[in-house]
Amino acid sequence: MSKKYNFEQVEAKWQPVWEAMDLYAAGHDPDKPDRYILDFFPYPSGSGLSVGHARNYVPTCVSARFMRMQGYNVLHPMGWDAFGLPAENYAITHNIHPRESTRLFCDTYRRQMKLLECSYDWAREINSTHPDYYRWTQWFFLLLHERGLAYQALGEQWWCPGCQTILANEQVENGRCWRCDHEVTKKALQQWYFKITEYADRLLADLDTIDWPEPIKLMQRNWIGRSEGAEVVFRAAGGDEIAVFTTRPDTLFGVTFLALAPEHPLVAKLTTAGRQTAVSDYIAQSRRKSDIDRQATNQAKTGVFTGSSAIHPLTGQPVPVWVADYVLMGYGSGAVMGVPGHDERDFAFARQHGLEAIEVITPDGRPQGVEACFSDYGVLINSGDYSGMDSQTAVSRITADLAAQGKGRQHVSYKLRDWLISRQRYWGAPIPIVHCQSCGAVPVPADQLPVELPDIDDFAPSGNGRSPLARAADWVNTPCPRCGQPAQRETDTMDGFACSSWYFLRFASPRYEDGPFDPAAVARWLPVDTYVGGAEHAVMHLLYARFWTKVMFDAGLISFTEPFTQLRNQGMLLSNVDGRKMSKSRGNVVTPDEVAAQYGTDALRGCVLFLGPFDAEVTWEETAVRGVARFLDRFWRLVGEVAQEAFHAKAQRRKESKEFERRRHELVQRLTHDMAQFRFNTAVAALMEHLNYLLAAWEAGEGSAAQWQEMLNVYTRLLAPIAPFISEEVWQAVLGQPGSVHQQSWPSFEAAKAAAAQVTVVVQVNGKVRDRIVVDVGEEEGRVKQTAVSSPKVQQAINGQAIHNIIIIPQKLVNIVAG
RNA sequence: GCCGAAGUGGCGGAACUGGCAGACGCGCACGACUCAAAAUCGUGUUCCUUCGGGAGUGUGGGUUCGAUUCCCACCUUCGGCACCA
Repeated sequence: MSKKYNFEQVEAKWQPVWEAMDLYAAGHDPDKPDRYILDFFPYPSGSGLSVGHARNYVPTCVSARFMRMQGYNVLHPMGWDAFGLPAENYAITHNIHPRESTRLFCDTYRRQMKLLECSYDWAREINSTHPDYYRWTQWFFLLLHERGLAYQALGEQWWCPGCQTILANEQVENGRCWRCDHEVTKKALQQWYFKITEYADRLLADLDTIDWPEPIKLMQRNWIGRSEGAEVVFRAAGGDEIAVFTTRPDTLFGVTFLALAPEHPLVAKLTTAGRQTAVSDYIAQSRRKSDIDRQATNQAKTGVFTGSSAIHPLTGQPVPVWVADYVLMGYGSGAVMGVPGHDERDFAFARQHGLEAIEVITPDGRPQGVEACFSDYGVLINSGDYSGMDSQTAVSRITADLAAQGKGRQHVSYKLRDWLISRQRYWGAPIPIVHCQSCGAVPVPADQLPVELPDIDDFAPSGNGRSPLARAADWVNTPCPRCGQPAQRETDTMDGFACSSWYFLRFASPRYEDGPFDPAAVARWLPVDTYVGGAEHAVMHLLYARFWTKVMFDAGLISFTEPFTQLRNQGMLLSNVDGRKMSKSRGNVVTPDEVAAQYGTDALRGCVLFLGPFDAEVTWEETAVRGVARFLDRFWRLVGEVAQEAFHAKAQRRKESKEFERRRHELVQRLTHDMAQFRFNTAVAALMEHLNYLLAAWEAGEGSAAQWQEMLNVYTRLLAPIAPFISEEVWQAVLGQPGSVHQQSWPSFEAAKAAAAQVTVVVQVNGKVRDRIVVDVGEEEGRVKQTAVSSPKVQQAINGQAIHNIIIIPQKLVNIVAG
């Protein structure tokens, strides 16, 4: 056996052996519990994987290996979320079909993941762009449609008359097209939506049932944005009812104006003849603002008076009705009651336009004046019969009284909007709908799925706001599935997030043909036990997947309501060059290929684990790989020496050691704990620390031959999930053990045997460490105190002062309070 | 602006429920091996010090026998949301 660890040789030796054994195939032993550990499936880009990706995939691989050794059947699959705009843009600029570029990118990703020896069950690989897959994405569209959860509505999008195309929000600068500087307009398009808002309350409530990082749950809660309040009705002169939503009905007597969103349907009706020009000018002006401008919170609060007023439901006084674009049409009812005294925005608006403010809430019921806005709860004044009430009481009283008079009701509003899924793009799953003159939007029957993407040559935008698919006339024109008359296919494709809203189910039975999944396989593996990915999907993928899961549950397809029982976010890996995320365009990418070529796969794996805590953002450091590589070399050398000596039977002279045994139990205990907790950095540190101990113990002649044999056997198994190659080589070639180390059981420990018989106890005087004493674990407290007090160093520190108290923490510390 | 996370040696980071701050690794210094270098091995490495000690986990307070850990205020960095009535 060679002195130096030769990773190239060892990797080349075991890789094909494992592949031939199908080592990572999901287990099917009926006597073992099942475990599903899943990575967010990636969008394969042309850049390939960086070491940053390794930080995502190596920890889950280690965890999967750990679970296998702990006696679980483990499902750990991988696939590709490959529909999307980048592939389409790449196709346009490189003149290559996205199907082809996607294939190439996936090949690269797969090769690199194999290089990292990620223990995926490759037989279950899926690809969201294959008709076999998106057939079922379309099937789910039909399911949602059938259940009234998919609907069409007119939506507004930015439109550049110069370029004849739809623009993304980010492509509109100061109301002009970023390319041709043409003034943009808005174009109303018929778009498909999924009714996620219908699930808002369940999406909110069920967060309490899942083991996810709190920050992610909080982001979802904020995104859903549930607010309890009241709808209050103001009656306009012509009889029209203006409903406003407020969370503060207690401030109702402070209303001095109403404000409608520019898009509010009543604006035109309420605008008087004399105000016509001013109002339409204002609406045109605010339509031109980009969402970004319109949402800037520090800008002036603009608006115009409609000329109309409405009657206050409680005071009967007229209140002027304004149009203001700080009011959003998409939230509440698109109209607000203006309470300048108690709402910051209304305060700013009133000040700008010379509107009055009435003080109706003060901290203690004594008037303070309305020079500033007071938006906290308090005590009501100037509020008729409600004066003197505290805010909380007034909120429910006023709401109830309004309801009794038919002028309002309790109401809950959400920030969450329905999910717009139409994309005017080629590279996506076609929406399975046929538009028929007489039958309307007709779903394609399930047995006619998939609606396959037609082959076209030109993926560039059409210029008429329609998908490039619209140009594939042969494909577009099709008989109506209902009446057989000539009809046209829907030409929009689905948002890529539709594909990722159910893929975790597909892995349970990836080749199943009679449905999106085999119910038995899903019942066995799902929900996902551990789901791992970046925090950037907190309110997109993770919300959509939860939504679809609940829909499937309601449809009786599955028996669980949450798809991911446990979620963990891995931290980002930043470049050491510029401290930013690695990306090809910044030229700061370090590839796993180059690192593995220089230091080996095991060292690379160990390094990304050791660099920092699993969930913390860390900076790449090549020196860290060297540290891990050295550790592996030292392990190799020690094992070599021990094996050689055993061969020469010299080991018989070594002496048995209790401490040696104890530390073995302690190590197994630490590793077991760290692995289960995703604390891989300290797991690696514990192995390093223990190796340092072993090297010293070997030199000192500590540990009998049998103890060393057992120690190396255990240590190699503990190392196996982290460094699969070196541990396999040691296990089989050096230790001569039968079978793969990766099919062995995880070592066990006894907590009692991991505990030391004697411990060092710190002796403090007034909280400062003055001495350390060694005592037996079971030592009686009085004697420990006595030993502590009698220490010369302690006596010196006490310096003759009276002892007031002695605090003793068993096996840890004695603190003598003197003075 | 609002919400959230985090601030520990020269660096990345340890410290389970309040109990030895700095594990482990990097880097650096010195030594061994070598003609020499690399690699490897060994020793040391928070700062200050009059060598007795003293200070120290972003800053300032507080609770406690005892605080990196708990509480209050503030500063900095990062992430999310951004007129949500």
